Amino acid sequence: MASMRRIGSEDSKTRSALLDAAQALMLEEGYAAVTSRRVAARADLKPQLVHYYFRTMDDLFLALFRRGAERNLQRQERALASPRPLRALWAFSTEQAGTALTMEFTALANHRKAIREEIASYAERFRRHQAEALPPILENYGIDTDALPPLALLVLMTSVSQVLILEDALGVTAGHDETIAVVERFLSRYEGDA
Amino acid sequence: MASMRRIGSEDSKTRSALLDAAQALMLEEGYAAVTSRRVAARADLKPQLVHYYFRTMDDLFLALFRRGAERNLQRQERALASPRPLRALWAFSTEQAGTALTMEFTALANHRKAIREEIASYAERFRRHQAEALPPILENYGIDTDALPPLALLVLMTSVSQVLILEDALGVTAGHDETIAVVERFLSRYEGDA
DNA sequence: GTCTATACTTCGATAGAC
DNA sequence: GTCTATCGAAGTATAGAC
Repeated sequence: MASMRRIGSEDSKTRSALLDAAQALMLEEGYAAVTSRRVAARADLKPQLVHYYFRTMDDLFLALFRRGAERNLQRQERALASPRPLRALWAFSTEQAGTALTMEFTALANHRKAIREEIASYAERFRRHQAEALPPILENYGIDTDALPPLALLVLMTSVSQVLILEDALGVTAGHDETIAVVERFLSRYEGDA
Repeated sequence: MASMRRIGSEDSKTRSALLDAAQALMLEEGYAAVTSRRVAARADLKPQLVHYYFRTMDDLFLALFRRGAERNLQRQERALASPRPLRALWAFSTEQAGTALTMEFTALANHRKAIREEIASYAERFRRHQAEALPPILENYGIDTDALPPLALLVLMTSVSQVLILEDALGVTAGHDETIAVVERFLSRYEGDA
């Protein structure tokens, strides 16, 4: 027995504006700032519209996450297929906005079950995707995949980029230059200078 | 002119109970669940006591953060002074509870300025501390600190441990075993098997 | 198909009695 | 050191008018 409540269409311009507002708020002030009232105010709309288009706040978060996830998967595919895939992956994962949003969703997932499941399934899909494309690339570079398995390299790269971005946002930068230099040296060894 | 409002003493048992309750809530449901009413309910006390002891919620968060930070600094000092400092650091940074709390505070910092400043200054202190203790250790092991500067090693280790813990909490584990194996091999090389 | 009016809950914080 | 009483602001969500 589904609810009789009506819901706004997916291609509504108002709906997109609400998602844009929610994303901006999340980046600037964290997920807790994403409330129906504040999202609406940011988009110059009435708070009730949020519930018309998304019913609950969880639905809004899910819609926002999916919109970004789709784009990320496509961009990653392009990165892996590019002439210098390791550099492309590194550039992609050190982008401020995307990673900051991901971190915010991860924090949110800690206490919203519906969101946690969605993020987990996306993350597995994301990594499996990488895991399939990377082995031939590393072998082609002559990297010893026993000493450094493709998945380990991925976890290392994404870990470092995420923490660097996170700390940057806080204003903590000690050790960053040294770490980036180590990564750069590794990348240059196989794919030439930046 | 400071307010005339009274404030509870720092060594009060009630005050500690409130901090314990706040910490538990933060770990279980995220910082957004840490409200004066819920903290009090969890500690079986009246909500107004929160304001008596901490005045504002920001003050409560700061007190909670400082309590943990002090303990962390002391534990890190012991780890660095132990016979196998790298292993001790790794064990320390892969502990679930501490890292989860840190993540939650980092997310919180996004929209509470007072907290962001406190966390940033603590993080810098924490890393400077490590930066002073580590160089002689690495040189003693014969590690080439040009190829791998001490601070870079620290950023690498803490990045990996944080992301592993974070993903574990989400239920994402692809690549974790491979990554841990790489770290273990590195640690074993200089400080023997676990 | 789109928005308004409105109900109800929870929040942080204070004043003042005990 | 703790409790009663209470404010105003902000939160989610639904019913129904246009």
